[in-house]
Amino acid sequence: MARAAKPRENKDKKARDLPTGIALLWGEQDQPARGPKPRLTPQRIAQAAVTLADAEGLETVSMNRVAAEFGVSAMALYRYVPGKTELVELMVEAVLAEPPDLSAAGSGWRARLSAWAHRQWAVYRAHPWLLAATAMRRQIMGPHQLAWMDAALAALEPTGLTADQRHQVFLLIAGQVRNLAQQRADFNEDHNREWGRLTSELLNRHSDRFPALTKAIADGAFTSTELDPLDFGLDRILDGVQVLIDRA
Amino acid sequence: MARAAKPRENKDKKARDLPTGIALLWGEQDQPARGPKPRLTPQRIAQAAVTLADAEGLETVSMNRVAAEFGVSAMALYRYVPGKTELVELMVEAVLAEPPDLSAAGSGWRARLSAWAHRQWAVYRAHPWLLAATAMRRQIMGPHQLAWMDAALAALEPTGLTADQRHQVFLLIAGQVRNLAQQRADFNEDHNREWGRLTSELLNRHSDRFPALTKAIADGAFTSTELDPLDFGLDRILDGVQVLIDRA
DNA sequence: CTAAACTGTTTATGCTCTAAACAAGCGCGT
DNA sequence: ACGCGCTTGTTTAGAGCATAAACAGTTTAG
Repeated sequence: MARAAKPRENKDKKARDLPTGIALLWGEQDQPARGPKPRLTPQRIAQAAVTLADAEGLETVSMNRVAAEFGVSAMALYRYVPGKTELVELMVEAVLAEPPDLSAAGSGWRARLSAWAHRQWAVYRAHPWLLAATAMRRQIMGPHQLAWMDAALAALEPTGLTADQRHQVFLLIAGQVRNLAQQRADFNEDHNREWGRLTSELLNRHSDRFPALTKAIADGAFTSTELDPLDFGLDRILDGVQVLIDRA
Repeated sequence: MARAAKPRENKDKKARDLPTGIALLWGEQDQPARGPKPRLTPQRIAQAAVTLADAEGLETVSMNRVAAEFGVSAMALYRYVPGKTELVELMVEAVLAEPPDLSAAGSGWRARLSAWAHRQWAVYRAHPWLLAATAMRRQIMGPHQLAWMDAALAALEPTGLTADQRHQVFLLIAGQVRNLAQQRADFNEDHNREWGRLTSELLNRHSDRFPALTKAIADGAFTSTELDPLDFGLDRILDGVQVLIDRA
């Protein structure tokens, strides 16, 4: 019952603090006049956390560790950030920076969406922890996230699709990039090799249970580097969208 | 330095235990003869954890909490499961159960893949924590996971696509289901409404910064229930795959 | 019947986030 | 000019987490 009470209180707290988090994200914080000059800002904290996550992974980003980066105690950070959730949200915002300018990518909706996906993919590659960071429940979106979304939706406007369809297509493209990041997240070279070795050993012993998989592997489905995963998926999806547009 | 040493040791340990985890997943455990009869099995533990996660979310699945379900101490579980990572892996396996029989779904590759996606989606809906569980680095795949994969690949065999292409299409479909789960994970009714309210308020104040987004929302992109998200994305992808097949 | 193997418990370590109480810095209003 | 009070940063503390290590108790093989 104490167990039940604690989370409830926590959730309520979080709901109350949501505007605080938004104010942070949108930079609508009014600075105080009375006290000592603050040594930090939410942005500087987020930036340090980003650098740390880039170098050593998101799991090493703890309040303690980030605070140590500034030579202050962990609790000092709570003067600038309501909690870790919000800090991560700020990290995401920091990394998304300004939205891409897609006008240079050509004039067609397809070229622009493709460019959008490639830029987003570049962000994921530069900051692999972004996947885990956005996987936590993320209720609010910062201006940079919305700007990215806006850029993609803008590219879709000349297609003649309905607003609903444009939205769904956006989700589809964003999802494709995200999935690629997901697939790549776990895969470093050594580890991948080890996984392949174990899996193929298991498959040898159970090949009758997984005929299609066994066949696909025998034909080199997992080792080939012919297809670029991002473009392959993207091309399928965009082809599918093209079909939808033509049909209307 | 102590900090650096600990994780290293941890990683090595995990690498050594990987075969243990595999043995667990594949049920290749030989039971002991000498000691007292074990009161639990890895499967029963995983099942209890699944029930718990279904009811109260993955975050409440702690060794302590699961152990309490059996009236034993937390450490008792470690006699059956190497660690929490492996427990989660077992939970995933448990929930994936037997692979779907797609032969009832019709004979075409498209109908079968669609059926596959819908069944997988049903699993995600029944066990929302599955998303978070498979988001952690998941190096090994259990027989049930491979069976699902095999079913999808089998559906793709009559298409005449290369093994590499079949693999990529599989990833595309699986990703689409996963993304949908991701989108839905955070969204409960109240929460969604609150998010919409705040976002539209922000957009009102910054509508010039996000013209395409503002327009899309005005046209009801986020409130309409016309399109079924799963089928919309699926149809686009499958249309795109059809184009690829036709071209070959 | 003894010894080995196995199960489950207790104890302890180190990590996490964050609440609460406190000391010290700084400027506004009087 | 000066003190009140807001603000910052620290220390202390608590609740939870995974899990290592040492130990007690149970069962069966030799």
